[in-house]
Amino acid sequence: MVTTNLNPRFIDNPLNCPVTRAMSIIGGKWKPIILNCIGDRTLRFGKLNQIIPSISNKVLANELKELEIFGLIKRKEYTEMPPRVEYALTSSGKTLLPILHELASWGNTHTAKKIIKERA
Amino acid sequence: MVTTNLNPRFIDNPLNCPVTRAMSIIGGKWKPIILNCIGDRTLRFGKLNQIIPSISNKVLANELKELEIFGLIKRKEYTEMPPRVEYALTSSGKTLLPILHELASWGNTHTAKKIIKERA
DNA sequence: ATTTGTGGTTACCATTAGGTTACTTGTTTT
DNA sequence: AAAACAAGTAACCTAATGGTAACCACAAAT
Repeated sequence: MVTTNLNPRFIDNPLNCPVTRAMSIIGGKWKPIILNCIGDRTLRFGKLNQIIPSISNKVLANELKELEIFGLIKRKEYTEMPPRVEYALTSSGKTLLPILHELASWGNTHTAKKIIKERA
Repeated sequence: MVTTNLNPRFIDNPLNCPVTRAMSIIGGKWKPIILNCIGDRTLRFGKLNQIIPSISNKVLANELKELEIFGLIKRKEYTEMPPRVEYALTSSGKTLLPILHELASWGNTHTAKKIIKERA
C-alpha cells in the first residue's frame, strides 16, 4: 500500500508552531534536495532520478506526490508511450528557493571535516 | 545506552550536498524548534521543557547534546545543588536564526486549513 | 522523616521513514 | 520472439527516531 497522506507532524502540531509546520513540509531526507534540484527547471522523472541517483524510484515517486499535495510542485503528464511526466516548481514552491539557498550556503560553512576535527 | 553520535546522514552524504548537510544538522522534529526558542536568550533546561511541554526530558536532553556537538549551542553548568544548567546559542548557532525566521514566516503562509481546503 | 527541586539517565517499546527487489503497461527496436 | 523504454506500483523489510515511565544524586525546606 502506498501511504501518501499528509505528514502527521503537519496535522498534529502541538505548539502550532510555524517552524514545525515548515519542517513537516520540507523536512525529511529528500524533499529539500528535490526542490533544490528542480529549481527553475522542468525535469522529467527519469532525469531527476539520474541527477539524484542514490534515491530509489519508489521513494522519489512518493516524495514527488507529497510535494504535489502541498502545492510545491506541479506534475504534467503526457499521454504518450512510453510515458512522459514533467515536474516543475509552482510559484509557491519557488518562494522556498531563496531559503534553501541560504540553508545550502550555511551548510557549506559546516563541513563534516571541520566538525569531526573539532571533536577530536 | 545513550546514542548521541553524529547523524548518519551527516556522515553518509551521498551527493556531498550542502542542503543535506544542513538538514542533517537542524532536521528532525525538535532541533529547529529548540534553536528558535532559545533565540538570543539564555535558558535553563527546565525553562525550555516548560516552553516546549510536549517534548520529553529524555529527548530534550538528547537534542541539546547533539546541538552542542555541532557547535550550535553552548552549555554552562553551575555546580550547585539542585543543579543549574544554562543553554544559549553560540555565534554559529545565531547565524541560523534569520534562516529559521524566514522558514517560520514561510510556514505561516502554508497553514493546515489552507492546504486541506485546497485539496477538498 | 519525608517531600521538593533540578537535570538528567536507563531500559524498554512503538512508529515511521526509508530501502530493496521484482513487476506492470503498451509501443518500438533488434 | 525478445528486449528496452519510462514512470511508476506492490510487497516486504530494516534502521532510525521518538516516546514512556521509572529512577538517580544531593541539599534544603516542611
